[in-house]
Amino acid sequence: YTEGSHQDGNTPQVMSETANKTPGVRVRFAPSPTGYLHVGGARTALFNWLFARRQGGTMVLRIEDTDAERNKPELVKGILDGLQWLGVDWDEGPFYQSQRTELYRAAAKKCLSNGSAFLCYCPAEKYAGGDHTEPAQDEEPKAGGPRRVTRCTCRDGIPSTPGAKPAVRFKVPLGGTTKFFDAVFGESEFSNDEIEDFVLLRSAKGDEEFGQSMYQLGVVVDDIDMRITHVIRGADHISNTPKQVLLYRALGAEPPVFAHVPLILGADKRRLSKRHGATDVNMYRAEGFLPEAFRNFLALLGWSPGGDEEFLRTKDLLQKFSLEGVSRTNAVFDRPKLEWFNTQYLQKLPIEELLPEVENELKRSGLWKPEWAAGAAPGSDGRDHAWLAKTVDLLRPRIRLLPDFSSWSLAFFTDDFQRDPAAKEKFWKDAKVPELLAKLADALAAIPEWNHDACDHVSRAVAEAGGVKAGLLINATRVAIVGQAVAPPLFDTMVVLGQQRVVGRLREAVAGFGKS
RNA sequence: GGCGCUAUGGUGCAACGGUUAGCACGCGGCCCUUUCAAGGCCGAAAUACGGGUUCGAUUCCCGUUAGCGCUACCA
Repeated sequence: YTEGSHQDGNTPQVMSETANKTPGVRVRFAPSPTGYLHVGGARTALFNWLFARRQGGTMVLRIEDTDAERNKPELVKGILDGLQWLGVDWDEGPFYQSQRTELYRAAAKKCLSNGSAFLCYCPAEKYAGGDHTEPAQDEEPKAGGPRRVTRCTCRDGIPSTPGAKPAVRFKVPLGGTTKFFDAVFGESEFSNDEIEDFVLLRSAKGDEEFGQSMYQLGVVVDDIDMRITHVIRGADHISNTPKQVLLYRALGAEPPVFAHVPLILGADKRRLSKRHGATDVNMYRAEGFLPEAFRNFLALLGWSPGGDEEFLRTKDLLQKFSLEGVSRTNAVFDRPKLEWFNTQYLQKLPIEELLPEVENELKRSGLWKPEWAAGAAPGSDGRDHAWLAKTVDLLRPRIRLLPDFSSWSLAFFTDDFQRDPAAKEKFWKDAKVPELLAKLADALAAIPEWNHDACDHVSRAVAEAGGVKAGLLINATRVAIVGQAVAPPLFDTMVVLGQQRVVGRLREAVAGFGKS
């Protein structure tokens, strides 16, 4: 078979018999490019991925783009990017349903020939929308009670609108039930009389015999062709499942195990939508969330390992994930908790894992300097090979999102920063401050060995000599050297900034006192 | 409307017949302290309602209510 979109549209993508050597679990994620990758889809993708990787199975990616009207091919890239950011990879695909049309038509014809489907000439409106609790006008009510769904005469071989282009509909059995097993919800049974004769193939628009496949057909044909063993998808598909089971039977295939996962809702308990703020996974990336934190948060929406642990790194998720832990109740997307997870990862990640993320952020904002990669302090002799690590380590308990490294921490990465007027107002209002800072600058300049304790002793000595509390000088100094009232502990900050810069910034601040 | 699913603090989850109903986010307070975080401690806060079954129900069954889903020639 061929992967990707780089093939001619005439050859359907068909799985070859030898495509996959891994027996066992095969799952798939099948987004539709009618929008971006939303958090619900991302969560479904994550569960599939976790399940596949946990079981040593295969993950297939399939793009369900059978609706030419709504489909926006340019959105596929964003979806793929989102998955990649999330760390969800796949072994086969992406396959595009729009390139597999012949496969669906062949399946529909098979249903037609074995009597499980029929040609329907009715106008779409007859079936669409509204209330179907009454029997269709042109048919007799059944003896056992009113029909629940529309059943037209076409299904009995009597075209309702002769001459119209027909669609292919599935001929749902009259009476009886359809059962299936769901790994999350258990056994389910639906009455066939509640299932409408759903469309398999749209009617032709041009001079072809039939139009494009509909969702139900495409899903089943592909899941059979791709030998999917576990269908893990949103609970909004529960009601579609009996239709699909009927299709599996009609095509002579055994249905897979289904696992429907609860939906993700907004704070108002309504289905998550744009109104609720960001629902596009790529927006979280853009905001500066760490992918692993996002993944951890997402995994816990509708799933739990059973105990109380919550900080679960990807390796932990991989080790603990199981369908048994999936909940049956819809979950509200709680942004504050997501932010908490992010701060947890920012703090707990081994520094070497965080550094690349910070580097990307600093490059994005244009603050990055190549010499930091080696760990050298700016303007130093290069002996301090852990400068960036030390700085990031100092900063990280106070960071909420990656871009904070560029904005809130600006003074740590460049000399081009402004001193916050409000901070000056707050900590420089004591008249002794200029003189104290000047003395401190001189005292610091004289330190032979620049380290935390030396800075501490010198600063406290200057405060004492000046007759003020150490805190007053410390706070004033903080504003002088990093420009803001809020920053990491002063002496650690001094160490990281380096003697030359600290003294320079102090003198610069003193010089600027007269001016505004 | 019909059919289906669900129901533990505001939120995410535990407890899968017997617990003072647990953890986390958020919220309030205290401690720490050099600003702000982080961290530690404490606190307020829940089994939707009504019937059963049982020695005993958050847990099992039924009903009610509520929410969500499906009910398209969308996926």
